[in-house]
Amino acid sequence: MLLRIDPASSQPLYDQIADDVRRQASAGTLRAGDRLPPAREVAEALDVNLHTVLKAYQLLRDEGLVEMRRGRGAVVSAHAAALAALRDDALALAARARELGVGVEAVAALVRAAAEES
Amino acid sequence: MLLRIDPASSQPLYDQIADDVRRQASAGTLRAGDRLPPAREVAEALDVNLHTVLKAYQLLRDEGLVEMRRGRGAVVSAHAAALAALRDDALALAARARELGVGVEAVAALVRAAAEES
DNA sequence: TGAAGTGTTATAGTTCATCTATAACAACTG
DNA sequence: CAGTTGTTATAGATGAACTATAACACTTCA
Repeated sequence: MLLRIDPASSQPLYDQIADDVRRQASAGTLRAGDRLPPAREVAEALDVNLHTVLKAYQLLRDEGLVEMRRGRGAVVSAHAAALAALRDDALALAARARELGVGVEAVAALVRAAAEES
Repeated sequence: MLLRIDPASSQPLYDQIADDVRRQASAGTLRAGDRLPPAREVAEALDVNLHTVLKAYQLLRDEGLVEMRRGRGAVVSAHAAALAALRDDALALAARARELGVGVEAVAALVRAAAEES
């Protein structure tokens, strides 16, 4: 499993890692039952601290995307299917936003606002 | 014009202010030609520093939603219509996410990822 | 023309999230 | 039992966010 981060980004590293996992879950690259690589392994591969990776994993656990246990690791839950179900709509919205010249930040903010509104 | 922020939120204050303006533009409450309240006024109303408000305004300027000039203030640009055009799609996506039990953070991240993918 | 209102820039300091480093601990696997 | 993994604890460094104050430049309007 390949994870990428951009150390120069203003987005926190743990958010970038969590985003990457969400992305792969929505794309179907990661499915229920799949195991995330051990945090220590990811930390070394990305040249990042263990805690940074664990914080990302814990975010994903808090939102139900993965289940974690000592000794066993982090396993993708059935919740991944829900993300996959949203993929097409998210892509459509993003494409429409691009046509209209609306930037990433703005459209993400729009969805955040819509989520709180509904 | 009413702006709201949550000082306890982990989201930066300037992001909250910018989000609020984007929200009102997408809802049609703010339209092209409308003027944002003076930054000093907003700062006092929200009990926040002038610079914090200006940073929000400058974010909005960078994405083309408002135009700013000394002495004149910040005026909403024609770009507001683009946000309004996305509103229904954003609401639909948010509603669908809610049905599926997908949290705000996750769906926003999904859209971010989709925007970079397309 | 001058006064008031506005964004812009500059400087400096405080606070807190982020990230790192190290270590020990607890649960699971084989 | 030994190895793997997440969990917890402690401590420190760095930088973004926020504040405070002040001066500056452009616009508007009386």
